[in-house]
Amino acid sequence: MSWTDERVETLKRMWSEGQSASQIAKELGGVTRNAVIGKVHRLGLSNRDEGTEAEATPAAAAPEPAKPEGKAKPAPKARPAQKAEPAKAEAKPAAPTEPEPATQSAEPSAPAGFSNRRPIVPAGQPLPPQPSANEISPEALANVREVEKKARKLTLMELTERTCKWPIGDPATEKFWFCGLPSQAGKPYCEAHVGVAFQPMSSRRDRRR
DNA sequence: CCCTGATTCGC
DNA sequence: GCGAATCAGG
Repeated sequence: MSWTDERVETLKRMWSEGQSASQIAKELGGVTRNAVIGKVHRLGLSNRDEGTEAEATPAAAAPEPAKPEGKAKPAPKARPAQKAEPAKAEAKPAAPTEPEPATQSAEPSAPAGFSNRRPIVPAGQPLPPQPSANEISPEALANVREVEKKARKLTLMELTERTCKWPIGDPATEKFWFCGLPSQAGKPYCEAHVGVAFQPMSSRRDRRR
């Protein structure tokens, strides 16, 4: 494989999007992450800083559902689909009336735009949380929204023990995928999603509404 | 162990 | 220019 204009373009785009060299290599195919890194350096764009490094922006916290981003991405690559987690979905009946929270420790909360009320959730075993996003700190929420733009948008079959299993979108529609960013240290989610999934009781104390 | 990018250096 | 091997880290 050689570095055609098109491939270089993809490289540049993904690199500036913050994708890792290995992810870019997989996308391109026919090259290793070393090749990608080497090329990145030769292109002199090792400095992955963009013009817009948005950080703490206390404003804007509108839970906008993850946008699919209408882009015609030519991806004729066939995904090998790695080992899939066995998934036996046992319909977990949602209490018709009111759920009885018998928990006193940290509880998982749900991503914005995650509609439940129906056991049609794919099959991720332990996954899907519930609650509402209004209990998540604005910071964490903003962070998550940012991260979800970079989501690898994996399908259930593509998840591994080391990919973030945070669901994004509505399972009832095609606009549904899993974050897929690298999860670390045995957790089921990436850092950002761990942040909103596991909250200390303290921060869950009644929030005004 | 999984992963990341950075560098070197024979090709 | 290219990228495998290696290094240095998380």
